[in-house]
Amino acid sequence: MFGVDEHQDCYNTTTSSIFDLLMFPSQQQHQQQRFITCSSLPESSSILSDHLINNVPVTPNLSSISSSSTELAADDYQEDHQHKYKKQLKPNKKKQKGKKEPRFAFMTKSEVDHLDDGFRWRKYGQKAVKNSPFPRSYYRCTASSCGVKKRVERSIQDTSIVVTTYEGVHTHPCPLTPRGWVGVQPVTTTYGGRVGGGDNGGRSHYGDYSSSLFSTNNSLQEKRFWNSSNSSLAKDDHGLLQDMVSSRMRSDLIEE
DNA sequence: CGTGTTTGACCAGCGC
DNA sequence: GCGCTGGTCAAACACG
Repeated sequence: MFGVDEHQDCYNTTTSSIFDLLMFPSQQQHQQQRFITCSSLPESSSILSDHLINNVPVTPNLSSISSSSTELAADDYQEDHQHKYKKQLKPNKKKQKGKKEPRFAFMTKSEVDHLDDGFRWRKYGQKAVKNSPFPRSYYRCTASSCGVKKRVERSIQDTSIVVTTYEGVHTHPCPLTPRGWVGVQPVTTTYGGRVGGGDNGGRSHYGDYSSSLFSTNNSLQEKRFWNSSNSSLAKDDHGLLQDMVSSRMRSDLIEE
């Protein structure tokens, strides 16, 4: 259990949807659909968790991994989000239980916590994770109309693995990668120790990182995994994903 | 000055 | 009901 096993929606290893969804929303309506489908699984199936951990090696180029996304649940989400984000202190800070945003997680072998995905993220919180020496950071997309969130935490089993969980979908094009970012940026991450205490229960916050637009990977060798109880992603699938990603990127370059 | 981070506090859900 | 925990807020702060 890498700490992300609770609420992620299901994804098929073969869908390749993650990258598609993240990278080419406008061109991937059908993929969006799939996404929606995933996210709209019956609430009753509370265990929607087949986590998405792809075994795709991440080259720096892949930093565009999550460019813009769909408009899908955005309506719902935005409404909900904007509601509480702006000054709704007392009443119901939390999201309605019934409303689940499309969510997926992936694990990345990386030294940096905050993997670049082409979007601008604003950190809005950080928490110590139970049974883990590493904090979990919370980010929101800085686009005003976009309520996408993501959580970043390190696996306690393999501290070289960063677990990133996206929640929601971007309702705007990627600000930095109109058609897919293929550049590389150096990392600015600093990994600090514990710097602060939290509130009750020993939950504490850490100052650990710098999130910025392109704080991606020094680690040339990031790896994405499928995490889930059956963490075995067929090799074919791995290859498929890799191919898919690389071909995507190629076509993207061409488009540029 | 605008943008993003830090961090203590608050709130709600959940399990016992 | 209570305590624990995850998620979020927002003021203060840092930085370019």
